[in-house]
Amino acid sequence: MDKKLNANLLILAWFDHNKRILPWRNTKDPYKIWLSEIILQQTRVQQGIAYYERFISHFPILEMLARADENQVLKLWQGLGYYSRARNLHATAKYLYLHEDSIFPDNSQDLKKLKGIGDYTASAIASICYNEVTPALDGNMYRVFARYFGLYDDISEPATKKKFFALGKEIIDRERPGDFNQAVMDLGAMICTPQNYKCEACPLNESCFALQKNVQNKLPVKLKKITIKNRYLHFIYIHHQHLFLLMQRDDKDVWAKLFSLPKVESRKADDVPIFHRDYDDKCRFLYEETHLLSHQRLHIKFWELEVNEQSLSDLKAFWKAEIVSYQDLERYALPKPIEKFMDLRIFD
DNA sequence: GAGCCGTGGTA
DNA sequence: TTACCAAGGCT
Repeated sequence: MDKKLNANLLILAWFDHNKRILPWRNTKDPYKIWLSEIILQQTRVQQGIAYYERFISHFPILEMLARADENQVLKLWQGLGYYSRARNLHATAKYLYLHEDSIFPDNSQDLKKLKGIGDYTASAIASICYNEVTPALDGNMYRVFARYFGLYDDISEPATKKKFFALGKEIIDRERPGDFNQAVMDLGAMICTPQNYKCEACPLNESCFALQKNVQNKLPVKLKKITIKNRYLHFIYIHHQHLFLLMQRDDKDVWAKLFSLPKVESRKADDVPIFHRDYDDKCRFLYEETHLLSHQRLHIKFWELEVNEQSLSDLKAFWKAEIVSYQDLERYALPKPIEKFMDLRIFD
């Protein structure tokens, strides 16, 4: 039997008996499928489930998400990372509500025009909700195909994406494209994992190139390495009793539009930060930590400055910040290091 | 199109 | 400790 047709049948048969039970698995509601796919971009299922439940609970239908405040959406997204996903999610909800009568496009080509929906997500939604025969090419599909067929193409190359997509189009089940896409993802997440792959339990283990040659750990090939840049950030907790300054971050840096403490950045690790020359001798160093992003290593120092009411007001104007109390934080999305810092502050 | 955008799990 | 990378997309 043709190896590609064989793979299709084996993967689907395996899926029918081994698929994961997930909150978005028993619906074809494009709103719910869309939400789940955005949440799961570059995110593990285990981490995404709680966020999915929370969003559905707050916004059962698209209209409610569309009418929400962006800061509320960001707050619900807090801790999940890649916050542009939340901003695009909200923008797309508003667009569909205001201009498309809350109706999603029913094909991948038009879905791709929406903010936050790229090739993968468009195919996932279209195949699951509308039975469009289009492969959802994600990290799992790259890995399963590369290993099963013995493809050594560098998956960070755009040309490889075209090749794998074309291959996926040949293999995908014509009758059950959505199930096929999800089957490959389950296989990649449960069996054909990057490490500790469980080939003995794999439905493809009688004809897998990587298993036969014992090169599972060589595939897929990914050559590009990301470079990590060091940054030295100083955050200052400027407060009068339990009132303190908080400010929204701009959209040209990490954690865009999230809320944070007044910040100064320095060139080197041991540079003394200059927050405000009238107050710098009163700033007290609290602690430091290293926070890792996908592409930056942030060396963060936290400082404290206790001031009177008038100074707090002056410094609020200086930083263009807001004066808030701890209870107000339920309305503001915070980056993880700031969230941790505020959790420590409450025990003052 | 290469670089950027988070957090957490794992080895 | 470091590196990889997870249901990618945007600029």
